[in-house]
Amino acid sequence: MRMEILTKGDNEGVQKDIIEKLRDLIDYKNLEPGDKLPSERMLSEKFGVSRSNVREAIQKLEFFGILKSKPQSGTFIANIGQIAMKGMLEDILKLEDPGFKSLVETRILLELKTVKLASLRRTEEDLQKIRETLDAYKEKVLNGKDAVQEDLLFHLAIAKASKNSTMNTFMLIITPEIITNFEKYHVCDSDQSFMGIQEHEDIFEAIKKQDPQLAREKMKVHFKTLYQYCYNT
Amino acid sequence: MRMEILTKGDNEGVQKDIIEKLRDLIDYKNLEPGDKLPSERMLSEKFGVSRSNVREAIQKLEFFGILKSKPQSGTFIANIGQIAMKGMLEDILKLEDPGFKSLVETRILLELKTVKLASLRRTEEDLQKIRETLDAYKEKVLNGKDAVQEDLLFHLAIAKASKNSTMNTFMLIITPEIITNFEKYHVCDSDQSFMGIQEHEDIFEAIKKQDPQLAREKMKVHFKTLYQYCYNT
DNA sequence: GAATTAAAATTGGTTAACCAGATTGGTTTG
DNA sequence: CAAACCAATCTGGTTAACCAATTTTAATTC
Repeated sequence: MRMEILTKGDNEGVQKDIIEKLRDLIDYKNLEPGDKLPSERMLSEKFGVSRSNVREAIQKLEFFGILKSKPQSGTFIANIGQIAMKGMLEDILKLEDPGFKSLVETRILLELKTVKLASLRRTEEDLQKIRETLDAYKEKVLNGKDAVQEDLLFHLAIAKASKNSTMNTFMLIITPEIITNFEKYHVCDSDQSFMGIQEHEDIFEAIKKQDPQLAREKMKVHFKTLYQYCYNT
Repeated sequence: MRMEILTKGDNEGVQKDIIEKLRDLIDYKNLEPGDKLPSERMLSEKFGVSRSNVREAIQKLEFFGILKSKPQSGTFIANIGQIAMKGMLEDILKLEDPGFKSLVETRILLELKTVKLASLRRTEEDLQKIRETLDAYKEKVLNGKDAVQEDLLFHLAIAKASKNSTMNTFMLIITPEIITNFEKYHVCDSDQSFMGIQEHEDIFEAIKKQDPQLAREKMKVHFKTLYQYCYNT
């Protein structure tokens, strides 16, 4: 499931229907956090869908922290408060698919932070890993080859060095969609990559020097070039 | 599944084992993006696990955009390039559970951005929704009640008004864990909430005036109070 | 009548059989 | 020889039966 599963689900709306019915049930029965939901069997019968579909919907709500399944016991509403739970349910149902702009905006935000954190927190091992991805990138570019993947691995290595697991996870979630869109819109073709080498080197040097402000500046420059290439063609 | 599923999986490591085996298989068979994976049945037999476990592992990798299942056809490696795919697989296997610090850091980063975007992009309807959550928050606080949930719904309403679906999704993902940790560490108990009212009002006014810089400043003030309360007790 | 224990029912998880649509290979047909 | 066709096969998805752990209920004991 790509990111779309957060909105569409596997079956193009079936999950959404089930979540809506679950919300109605919670409202109708006035279920509160900590309460037990009816069993999967009862829900599948009540909603007229398969038990697997019910399970998938429950898993999705578990992912968002609203439900919690206990083996051989039942599915419970998480202890996040009734109002928060209901508000979040509504928000989840209204989630839209992220467009390219949304992804790029978020990526830039995340990376301007991860590069600062990486400057402060990177170990020597992190630094070496980043260096390796940078060398792989350089080799590809100097041989005139496409290096979009190596580019992104460099950025992911920085995210990992930031020591912030949440941001690292989020970067991993959006990266494949970024790649897909880059290839779709032919961003990052060969010629601008030569500039990219120096930009990457600058970022690496700033992280090595443990200068967060400089690192952020260099990352900003890097994204500016990307942006220009992206929107001026 | 809470956020931990991104690292642990449902069965505390079974999924991780399967993903490692999938990685080895991809290496061994030298599978490239676009190639078809062996069928779920074959994989479950080859790995000595149930087909459901294989399906869950595949779903997880679909979520991260590395695989793509086509009904009645097969599971394929996404077109994100072989190097990116392999690098991401390694990163996913190494993901750690996010601690409280990681969550708060990410939340602040996201919200300082969403509040700026909301200032620029909010419709009248968005504004009204934000107002409603603020009023609900005020009422609770003025009655001396706990208002953590209403607080967070206010922030989620801003995220929604930012019109950035990715950031909105990420906010929804981290919110339940934030709530859980807040209650765990007794952050945000009643007395500081009175300050919170004015801070929320200030943020609301900035969004209403469509002044992104002011909105960001007021949000920063809001988080500073939170931080102080959080770490000085 | 209260505490203890055992058995019956209920639960999420697992397994295996089944389904409809897609794929494939060989055959037929022009 | 190529294109069209069809049936056998393979696919992810679905369904239903099954499992072991848990929870509830009822019986037993003091």
